[in-house]
Amino acid sequence: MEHRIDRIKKQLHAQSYKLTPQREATVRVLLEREEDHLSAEDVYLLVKEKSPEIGLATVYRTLELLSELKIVDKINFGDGVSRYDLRKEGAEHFHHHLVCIECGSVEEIIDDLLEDVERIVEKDWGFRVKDHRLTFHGVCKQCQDVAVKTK
Amino acid sequence: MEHRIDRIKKQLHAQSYKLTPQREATVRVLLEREEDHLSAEDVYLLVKEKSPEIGLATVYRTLELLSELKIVDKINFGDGVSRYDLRKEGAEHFHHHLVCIECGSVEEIIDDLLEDVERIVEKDWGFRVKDHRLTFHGVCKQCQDVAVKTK
DNA sequence: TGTTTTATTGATAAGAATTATTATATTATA
DNA sequence: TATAATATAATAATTCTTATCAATAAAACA
Repeated sequence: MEHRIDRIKKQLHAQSYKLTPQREATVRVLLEREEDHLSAEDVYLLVKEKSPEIGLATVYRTLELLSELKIVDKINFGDGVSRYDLRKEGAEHFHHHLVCIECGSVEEIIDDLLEDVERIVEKDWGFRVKDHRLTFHGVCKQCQDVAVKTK
Repeated sequence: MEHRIDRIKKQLHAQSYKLTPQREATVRVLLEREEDHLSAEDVYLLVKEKSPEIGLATVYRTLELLSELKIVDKINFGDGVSRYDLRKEGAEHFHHHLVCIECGSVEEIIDDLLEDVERIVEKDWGFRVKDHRLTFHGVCKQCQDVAVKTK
């Protein structure tokens, strides 16, 4: 944890931003809840538990900043709010998501499954790929099992 | 054009919705600007040119309805507005996008490049894929050419 | 056909998410 | 330490979208 905070601190410094206490508190929440996909409001409420004096606008600003520096990815699952997701350490690409249309759960896939596809895009469309985002919508294993049982 | 309107009319009727003049006007705009990725506001302004009496709420309602019936896909490129994109005729899946980070242009890829990837997801994660959305971020051909010239 | 029900619409209010503003506080720098 | 630059909290303002509601149009039915 401390190691990753340090890394992020350096990334900020490299662009002459400071890791203020508020920013650190925000990053800590993101690290602690790495598996989740928190909205700005979610992050705000969690940060507030430990740093009650923080303001919502600061959280928004911090998330925006982290997003610009590619420390977090801003994603949107179509529910009206942006969600913020830490990049895996050293990950060059965004990771993928499996969104269950039954229960709404979101699983992550870290594997880069798109190397072949990217090659095709670069070759056939002349498009130089820098990043990608891939989301599958469908039914997760749990919901499939439930469906079988209740038959 | 008329053929596609007819098809959409049938899809609406199948769910006992009517193709009202307002809905038809909205669909016509979507068909005319099929290559674009219009926001609700964009659609509203374009529909208004030919049917000045239409209300913004009706356009939102129509787009929502078309979205539910999978006639259009509601997409989000992270600029704060939802955009609406007609599905290609008979397309089972969402098509993909190439978003240029230099000029902001959005190209479409109709090919289903993900068959292999979907097989892996179904097999390794037990996730039954119903749909997917894939967006590549990078530099389009035009911007690459410009970059070379201005060197 | 006339009447009743239902669906749809337009105008606008309400809501939610996000951004802008402003005064204050903190930090860095001369 | 004084001064300038950054960052912050509180909150106002904005933007996008949805809900409400009265009016209208269409459909169903007697």
